[in-house]
Amino acid sequence: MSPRHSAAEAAVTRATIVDHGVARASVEGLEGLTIGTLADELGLSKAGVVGPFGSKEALQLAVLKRATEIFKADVWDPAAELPAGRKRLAAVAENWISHLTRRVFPGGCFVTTAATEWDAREGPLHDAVAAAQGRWLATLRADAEVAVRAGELPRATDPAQLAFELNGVAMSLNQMLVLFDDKKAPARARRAVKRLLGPG
Amino acid sequence: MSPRHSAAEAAVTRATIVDHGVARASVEGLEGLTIGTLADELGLSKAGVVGPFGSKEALQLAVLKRATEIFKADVWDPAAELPAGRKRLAAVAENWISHLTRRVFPGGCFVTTAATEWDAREGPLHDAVAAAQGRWLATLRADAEVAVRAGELPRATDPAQLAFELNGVAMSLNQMLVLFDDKKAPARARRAVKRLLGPG
DNA sequence: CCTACCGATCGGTAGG
DNA sequence: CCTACCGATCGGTAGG
Repeated sequence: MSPRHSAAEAAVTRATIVDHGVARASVEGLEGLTIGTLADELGLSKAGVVGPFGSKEALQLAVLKRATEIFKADVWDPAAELPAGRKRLAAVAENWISHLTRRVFPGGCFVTTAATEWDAREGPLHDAVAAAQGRWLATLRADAEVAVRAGELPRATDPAQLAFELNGVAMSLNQMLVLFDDKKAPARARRAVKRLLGPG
Repeated sequence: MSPRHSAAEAAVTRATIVDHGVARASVEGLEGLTIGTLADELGLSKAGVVGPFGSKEALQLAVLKRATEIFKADVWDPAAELPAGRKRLAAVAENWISHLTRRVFPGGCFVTTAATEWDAREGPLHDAVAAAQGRWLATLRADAEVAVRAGELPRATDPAQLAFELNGVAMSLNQMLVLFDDKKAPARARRAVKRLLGPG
């Protein structure tokens, strides 16, 4: 704890640590975060970094949670006011492509990096990453269901299949951008989305 | 070096280390490999593990190379005799889906894990991973080009676009299998491939 | 391929 | 939120 400072100051310190952790972890992975490196870069002691969280794992969970909030604010929230259905799904897909193309996280899609890092392990990090990704896929599926029921997509469309394929387009785009810096990749992603959702 | 043993024995030791490293790195990542853990699990000393390679990085590069050989033998080689074109591309896609579904690497697609781990960093590992993934995408594109020229795919098909989308299907499949153990994912992947390549 | 060892860094804690 | 410290482990080496 930090008895020499107010709760508000402590919250700022905590947020600073988390934000810096998000940027680093998107590049180095959540396991690549180290308390000592964060402390050096932020001009804090190691005790000052780990104190507000209690453990490295709790810090990693806080970093993951913040990253999902940033993603939601950038990709979902601008489209949230639209009525559910095909048009909202298309708007979300475009926001998603834009999010990845702008490299909001320096290391690319945060949840993809975290999911690939933790998918085959057990523990709280695995569970938190799986929950975050599962919620996102369910969100996509829900709008796809509405779109199919409303006749905005072919009746034979399987909403889970559509979410599966949209996710694949985003993952491939992310890899082309981060691994190869491929400038043509956003156009390819848009073309793939158009094939899945139709024009407009 | 190991002056007390023959070159053949040394090669076996080296291969044992690499094979074990492949299995571990598919779960923990290439950076998650540690010389001490490998030594314990193989009943070797740390010097015995690192000696044949000279450094951890050289060991990581050897592990990555071995993983790409296993992938090629499992996914590409069984289809290599077929004439280039749409049918071979479909056979390779089916082998790829089978490869991921059988969990040949316990942590899922090795190159995807390595690419996500190293995509935003610099150095020999980044370069080796990018080269491996680039070769694979070029292989897919080459067969797509032949297929388009032969009229086996619509003339408007962009071969690079097709490789981009096939890659996305495989990445999404890999995530569904490893993160969620989703038994429906292989069928979804096959359906997506059929939409991209046509039936048969 | 082993023993014995090196300096550096890891996550974390006691006490203020 | 800091100093000072803990045992464990990191990659790697000398010498046999």
